[in-house]
Amino acid sequence: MTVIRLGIVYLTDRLLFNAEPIRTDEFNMNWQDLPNEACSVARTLAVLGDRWTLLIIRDCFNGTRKFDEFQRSLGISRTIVTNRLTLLTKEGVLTKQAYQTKPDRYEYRLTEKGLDIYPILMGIFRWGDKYYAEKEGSPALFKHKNCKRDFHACLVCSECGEPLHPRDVNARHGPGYKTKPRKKK
Amino acid sequence: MTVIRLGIVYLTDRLLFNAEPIRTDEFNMNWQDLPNEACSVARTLAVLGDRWTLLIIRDCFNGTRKFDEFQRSLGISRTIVTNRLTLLTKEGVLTKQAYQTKPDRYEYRLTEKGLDIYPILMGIFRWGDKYYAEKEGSPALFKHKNCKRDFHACLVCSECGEPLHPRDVNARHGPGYKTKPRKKK
DNA sequence: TTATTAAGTATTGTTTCTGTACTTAAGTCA
DNA sequence: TGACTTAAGTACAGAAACAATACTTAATAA
Repeated sequence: MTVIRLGIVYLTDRLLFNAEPIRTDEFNMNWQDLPNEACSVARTLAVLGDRWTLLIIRDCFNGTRKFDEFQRSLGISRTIVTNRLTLLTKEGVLTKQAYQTKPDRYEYRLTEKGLDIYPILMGIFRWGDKYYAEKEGSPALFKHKNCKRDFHACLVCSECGEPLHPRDVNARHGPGYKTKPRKKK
Repeated sequence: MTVIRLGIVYLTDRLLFNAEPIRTDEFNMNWQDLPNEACSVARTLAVLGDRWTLLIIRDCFNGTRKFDEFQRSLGISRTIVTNRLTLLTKEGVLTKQAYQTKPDRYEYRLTEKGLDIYPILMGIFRWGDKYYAEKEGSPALFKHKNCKRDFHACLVCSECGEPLHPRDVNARHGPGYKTKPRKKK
């Protein structure tokens, strides 16, 4: 059974704390191989695509910074909070900074890379709002400081500014495209 | 130990096939309580927020329709493919339609609700592209049929059309806001 | 002296995910 | 006729991740 160490990233739990080579000699894939996929969606989901990470990031945008605040806000296991904050820090989405000493206490803040997750989060909010809101209406409203109006997120073409519909888009391979490093049986 | 049946949804694996009341008498939360959160992000992630669902939906946008195509494309366990397709069909994101009989064969297609996931997916693609692309460039390029140019996804204010930055947004509770149904210890 | 706060670590049990094999029903090849 | 292939799953054992609870450490407050 050959064992090959793949590309870049060791991501969470098992791999986060005990980085081991990934076996590549079987056909099936598990999600820890995702960063090796030649797809930006797959690579992003390798970092953000679990049940809690995006909720932690949502809390960050709401001003949450401390370990216990995250744990209380989400009500999840402290182990998961530790793992996710560690991973997001490693990935450069959050920074961990001491805000006091004796005893040392740390806070977690979004980096620029973290702030760039905003469109994803607003897209998720918009979809949930449209399909899962209470009949009373949205649980949250957003006002744009610039135009002083309530808005919702809107996806447009960066070139012509028109709203984007999936039917109006042609996708093709780009320069970074590689055929999938598919494992042989 | 009191047991209370909560709100709406039974989502995956255990709850998908064997819907049981959710215990609400403990402090900690697990992700199956997410649909009861008064947050559109949490509710969306209860459906889409696992390691594989958004990749299945990505494949749908690429034209994948059949069970075996999903399984081969992602290289994941057939069990997961079954569970995710079943869940997405239940949630109205996909439809399951027979494309032949004797023997019966089905295909899965995006509904309108499914097509509305496009902004989320493009947001995810954009972020991965910015931070995890090969040095050669993006693995995929998108052309807007309307303006005939390569573009990337851009998030703007629905009211004034300006690009949105997190610092320019004020959030507040909306009419559907409820205090969290926090469990008591 | 005891309790509290913050930021974790440790441990155990439950749930989910992974890998492999099997099933069913029809069509195709030799 | 029998073996092989395709499509769409199901079954089940073992591995990984998650959940619940308790514990640790260092300082302050009552």
